[in-house]
Amino acid sequence: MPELPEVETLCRQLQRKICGHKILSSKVYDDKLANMKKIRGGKVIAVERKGKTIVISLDDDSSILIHLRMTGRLLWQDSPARPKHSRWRITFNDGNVFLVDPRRFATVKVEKTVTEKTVNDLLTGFDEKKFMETQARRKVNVKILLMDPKAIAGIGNIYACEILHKAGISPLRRASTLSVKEWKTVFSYAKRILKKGIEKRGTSISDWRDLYGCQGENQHDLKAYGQEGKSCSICGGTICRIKQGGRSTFYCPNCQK
DNA sequence: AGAACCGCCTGCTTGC
DNA sequence: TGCAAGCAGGCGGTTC
Repeated sequence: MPELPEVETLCRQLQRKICGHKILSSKVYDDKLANMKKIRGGKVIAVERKGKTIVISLDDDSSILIHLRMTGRLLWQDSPARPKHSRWRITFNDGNVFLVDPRRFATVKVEKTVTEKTVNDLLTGFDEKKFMETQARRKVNVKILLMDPKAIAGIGNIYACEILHKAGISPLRRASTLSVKEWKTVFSYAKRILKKGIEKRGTSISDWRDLYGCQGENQHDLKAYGQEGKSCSICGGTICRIKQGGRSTFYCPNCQK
């Protein structure tokens, strides 16, 4: 599923591919996205990421906001032929961008362009002081907090598991029990792991692909997520799987305290 | 107010 | 082999 590194990968590819190009048409295949029929030929002036949202800014002072949720993908095709599970298409002079999304969770909307960065994005504008004041004392499990987009934008299940594993912190700890030093460790590893995910062009668990249909490489480097029953790369213990908030958490009970 | 839970969806895996 | 049930989960909304 697309998380911060996957969305960043798409944004970089889109920036190169469609920036400066005019939208020629918009075709909606899924009635849930009917509001996108109204798109008219603006020119793309920037493609940026805010958390996990893809922001395509147009020269008419509006922005297209795309959130891929679980199974959404963006696919470039020279041909306008509709791929399986595609829900929406925008056409440029040299090709098309399709929103492909089997489970139809992805959302798209058009809004007036906003310039200020109000998103708590770890890599582009994280307010650590504010986080420590408003989030760090919460009683929810630390893993739930890492996945809360109002607390930190961009971290999903896979990277939350990886970050806590590397930091040696149990996902079951309540956020309020972490020391300042432990938070520093979490932030440090979080940035490092997310940057590595971007370098590897994302984690191709299930059906993630980049704009050109290529897999990422990060799935080969996962140390916790999906590693149930395997030995821990840090201590040799056994990675186990539990449920938190209805989702799978993978961690090593031996070295994550 | 904050924590926990629900609903949206459908392809894939599992079990009989 | 075929079918049904179970599972996957980001995040906004609702309930406790």
